[in-house]
Amino acid sequence: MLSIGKLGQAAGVKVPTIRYYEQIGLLRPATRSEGNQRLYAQSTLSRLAFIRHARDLGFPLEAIRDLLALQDDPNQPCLAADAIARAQLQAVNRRIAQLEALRCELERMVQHCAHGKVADCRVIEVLGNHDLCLHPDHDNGAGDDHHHH
Amino acid sequence: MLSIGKLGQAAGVKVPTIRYYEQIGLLRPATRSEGNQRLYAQSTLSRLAFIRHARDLGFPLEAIRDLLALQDDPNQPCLAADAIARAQLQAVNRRIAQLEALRCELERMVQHCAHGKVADCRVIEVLGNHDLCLHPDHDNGAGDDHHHH
DNA sequence: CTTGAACCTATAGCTACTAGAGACATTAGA
DNA sequence: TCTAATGTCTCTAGTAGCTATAGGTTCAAG
Repeated sequence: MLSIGKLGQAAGVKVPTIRYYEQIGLLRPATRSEGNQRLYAQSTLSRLAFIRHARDLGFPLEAIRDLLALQDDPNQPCLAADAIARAQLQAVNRRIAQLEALRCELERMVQHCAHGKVADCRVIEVLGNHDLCLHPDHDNGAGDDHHHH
Repeated sequence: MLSIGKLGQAAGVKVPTIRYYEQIGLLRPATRSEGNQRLYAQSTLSRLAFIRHARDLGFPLEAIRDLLALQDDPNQPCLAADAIARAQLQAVNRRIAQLEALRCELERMVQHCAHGKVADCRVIEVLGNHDLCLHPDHDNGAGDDHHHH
């Protein structure tokens, strides 16, 4: 049996994050010691590593919830897992395309900056006048990313 | 003088977002009509369009706050604006690199899926066993992106 | 047995908005 | 001019995925 701290260390997940996962039902409530502290079996470690890995790959928690349910039911066909992974791949591809457009615009901006006064600054100018953009319909897109660390 | 709705339409920003920007001090409090409704001058439209454009390019609001301050003081040297834009460019580049590693891993995952049972699913397997990854140190990285839309 | 680290709960904060409730203002049409 | 529809007002709470803090308890080493 592992304490929450050992579990977190082994899985590369912070302690409050583990408690958070329990709170939102991604991990089942842990058994407790006599003194009310959480105790985990090895099986929880693999489950948590699974979550951690999926998070690293950018899967949202709701998708992970579905993947875990599939994992718990190994006789199901794996179409659903496949679909979730494909959706994530598409989201990543979309995000990359958007960011590449942004990179292009930002590069133009900083390359043309003459390092003079703000009044003549290309950065400020471009931000103020969208028409100066190469692709006037660029857009940072739907925020399908997550935050961590 | 523009109502908040017209202003939002003209700048491509939703009405509650404009009120939010006022609340956090990114826009100065608007003058009010007799009936307490916000009224905006044309100058606010360009300011809001500036914010919108910078947001589309992924600048965080705090960076935009600094850029606006620079814009209001056109005799300053533009080093600071340049630095903000370069930082944003670097953040975008970092993010692209991370996402490309993710894309690679996700593609491998879905390509090797045999579409059988979950028990044999490559997607589930890879998520559960990090060692199957091409670059075992891949990571979705610091969440420096924002959400909108 | 004591000390310090790790643990507990509960709450608030982070980014950048978005959604909703319930009340007031404005405006276009009859 | 009246009315109905739309727009606006404030305030609060919710979104994702944690992170941080406060104030208290338990555990393990010495």
